[in-house]
Amino acid sequence: MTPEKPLRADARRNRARILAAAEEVFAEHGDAASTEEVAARAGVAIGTVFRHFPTKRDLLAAIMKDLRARLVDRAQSLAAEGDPATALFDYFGFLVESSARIGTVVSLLAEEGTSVEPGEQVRALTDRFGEFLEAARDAGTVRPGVRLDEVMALLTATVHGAVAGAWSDDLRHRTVARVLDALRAADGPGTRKPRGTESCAGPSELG
Amino acid sequence: MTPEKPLRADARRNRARILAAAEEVFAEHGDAASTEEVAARAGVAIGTVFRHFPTKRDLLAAIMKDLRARLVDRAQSLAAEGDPATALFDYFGFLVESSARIGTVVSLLAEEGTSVEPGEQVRALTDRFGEFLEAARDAGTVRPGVRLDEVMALLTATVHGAVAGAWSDDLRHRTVARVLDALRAADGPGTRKPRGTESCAGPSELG
DNA sequence: TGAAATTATGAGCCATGACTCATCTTGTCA
DNA sequence: TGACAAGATGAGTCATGGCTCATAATTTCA
Repeated sequence: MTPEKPLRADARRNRARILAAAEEVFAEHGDAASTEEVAARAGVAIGTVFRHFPTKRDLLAAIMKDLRARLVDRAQSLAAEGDPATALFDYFGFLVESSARIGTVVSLLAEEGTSVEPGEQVRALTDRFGEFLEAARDAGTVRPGVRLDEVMALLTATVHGAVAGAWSDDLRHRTVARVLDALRAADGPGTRKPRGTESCAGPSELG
Repeated sequence: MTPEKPLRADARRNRARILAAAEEVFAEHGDAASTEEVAARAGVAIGTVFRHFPTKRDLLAAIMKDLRARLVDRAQSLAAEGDPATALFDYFGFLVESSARIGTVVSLLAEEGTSVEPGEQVRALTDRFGEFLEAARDAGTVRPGVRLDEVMALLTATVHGAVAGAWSDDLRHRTVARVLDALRAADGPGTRKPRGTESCAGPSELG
């Protein structure tokens, strides 16, 4: 799978610079970013960019792969260390926050027809959510009847909304809280009463 | 405000054709659509398009104005004829459905920095939602504490999600239902029990 | 019906941006 | 250290797409 001969020192350095620059530039301008600007910001000639990534699509694919790897990593550590009852909600929130920081690129994260095919990494991400969802079901922290595709759809929506709309931090937090309320059991995490009390409609006052 | 001399017959006809074609083409390709394709689909030369709309931006602005006018109209009729207690939810659903049908254009509906400034029409839309929200509060159908900016944020998110993700009709309906659950009071519209029963966490099974 | 004005046409102009290639530079390794 | 291969460079090619303008076609109205 990786029988690639080691790169020369400068090549390795340049490749890293290009990836870093590309992540910035694509975050700012999305798909519309120009390869030339990536080269400029990396302090490299255009030809160098194309030597490492034969196509703009390839470059995009590379940074998306990195990005997704980082997101999946976080899921791992949440699965290992976090509270299974709240992992679903924690991870959801984490992804939205990351997206807001990363910007326009995310609009390509889950897309199908466009530039980059999601492939196995997105499947991995979905699988993780599946596990978190099951754990949350066991803990009774999600509403009964919530399906995985709904969770993913809500995630897609929130992420896109956060990127497209220019929400303040505060509004973003409140919106995520609302969305999670839609998933959360009435006495789940975020509301105080232990169980079976009358207050099942109160606002969850986060943010 | 409208002291414009009447257009020649063919000019009026062409203008209409161009608008119709543009709506189609932009719905398919979004901002990336080319003026040439619009012209072709309208059965008109490129020059004609540019005579009517000096800039691609202008063309986009024109169809967005039409679009928004239609959406606001619907709000009017809901305000006039619909049930004030559910108008908020009905209108929310209507907008998402329209967007899904209209496609990529909507990604520009609420955007600020980009191509078209929203202007007063978006304000009108927000105002409508404000009224619906108040009515729903009076009727006790929304959770206490729900703010207008949250409603608009959830709307933006859902619309963008519906356009970006390739959701099935079914998934879209379920997702909208979930989002509305986040806004709905526990015994609001969509759940059956009249009031004060123990079942405040059941899925609202729409779709 | 026959000017005169309005509108339509579409071959180009120009800017942008993805991508190539002949040439020069630099890392590597004996 | 010297020679060779891997890599870097950037001017140039090509395609696309917004937009113009000289010319031709229509509409209008007296």
